[in-house]
Amino acid sequence: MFILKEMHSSLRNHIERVVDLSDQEFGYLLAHFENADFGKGDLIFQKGEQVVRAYYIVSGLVKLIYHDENVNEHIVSFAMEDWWESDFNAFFNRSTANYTLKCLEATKAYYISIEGYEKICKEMPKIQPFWFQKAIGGFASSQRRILSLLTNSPKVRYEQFLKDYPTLSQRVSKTQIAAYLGVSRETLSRIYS
Amino acid sequence: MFILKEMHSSLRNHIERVVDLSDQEFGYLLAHFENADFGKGDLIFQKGEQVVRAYYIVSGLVKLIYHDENVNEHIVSFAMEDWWESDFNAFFNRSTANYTLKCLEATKAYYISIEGYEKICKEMPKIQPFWFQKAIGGFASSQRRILSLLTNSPKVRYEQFLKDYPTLSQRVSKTQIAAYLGVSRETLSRIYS
DNA sequence: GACATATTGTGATCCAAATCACAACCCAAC
DNA sequence: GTTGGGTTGTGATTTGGATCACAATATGTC
Repeated sequence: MFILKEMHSSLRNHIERVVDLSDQEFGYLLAHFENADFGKGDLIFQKGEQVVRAYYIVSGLVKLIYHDENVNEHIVSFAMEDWWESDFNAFFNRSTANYTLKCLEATKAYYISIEGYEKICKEMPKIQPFWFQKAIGGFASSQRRILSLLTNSPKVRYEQFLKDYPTLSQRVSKTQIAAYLGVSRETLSRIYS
Repeated sequence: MFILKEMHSSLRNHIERVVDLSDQEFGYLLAHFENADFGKGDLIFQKGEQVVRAYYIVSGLVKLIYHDENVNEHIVSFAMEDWWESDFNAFFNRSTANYTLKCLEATKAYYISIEGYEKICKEMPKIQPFWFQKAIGGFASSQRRILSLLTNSPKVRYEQFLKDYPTLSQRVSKTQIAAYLGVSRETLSRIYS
């Protein structure tokens, strides 16, 4: 089990990869976070709900999913240790979720409210580049995924996935990976057998 | 033709959709931009080059493209009036381009250097939410495009494209639209005939 | 105007991936 | 243990879209 001190240092290291923080500064930031515990299968938020929190995953694994009109499930993204997750568009624009966030494993996370986010940005502007970096990183990796969908065969996409996310690929079922790659479960199975 | 005054008000209106500016503040910002003129077919930058500028399109139309190993061209994005374009990942991380930026029409643009960007962020922090909004918007629309690729048939993707970008779809060739949607030119043609 | 170059439509063929269908698991819960 | 849900492999069949091929228009451009 994770003790609070370990959770703190996880978040602190994460932020300090972009901006340096004094103990005092980190303490100030931390005061704006709360932590939450979810069980496997829990829904953190659902499509249509107001998205008021952004989550930093300390341990565990979640998926952000979209259901089309035929109720097929498509995976927008996975998030595990040291990743942020939310419906960021809804979060930053204070609107309702287009997606659903669901736990694939029991998950511990920090979260911040949109008010908390705005407060720390105002009171401690040096944090802003951190969020900006995250946004740019997310944008760039989405563009890479678009290109992968446009250019690569399912086989190549799968190999790239294994290479890019070696740990993740051990922890999620093939069915989930198929939903992420945009292939049917069956073709994915045939790719490597 | 565009006179400078019109170009100014275009950029100013664009920024003021996110943050309000006094005449003085806008003047300060403007001093960090330069403008450039490109002809149809010009390459603004190419894969492998250092990306030192981000462009705000005042008039015209450009495409950001990726060439796979078989030299097939895939379209990362289009950009026309009132849009920003660059290889943003390369720009903000001061690295080299993964993509090539090419003009589909004669294009007038403002551009800012990465140094200019960092200077105005430091000297005028109130501009930061503007960039952040752009980044979030780009991220969200990439996620939507990923989902469209995962869930929709070429026909639906095309209809969505016409609906989302009515002006753009009049100005780009079907071949280009096909490369953006990830379908062959021929199937796209058959979709609506 | 005339020549060269892109852009589109359309037919014919082929193939990769979806879909349907079922059996063999692996575990987690009672 | 056993019951039941989720996960995988694999076969048979179908199909949507790619690919190849060529003709008909545009669109320049000298």
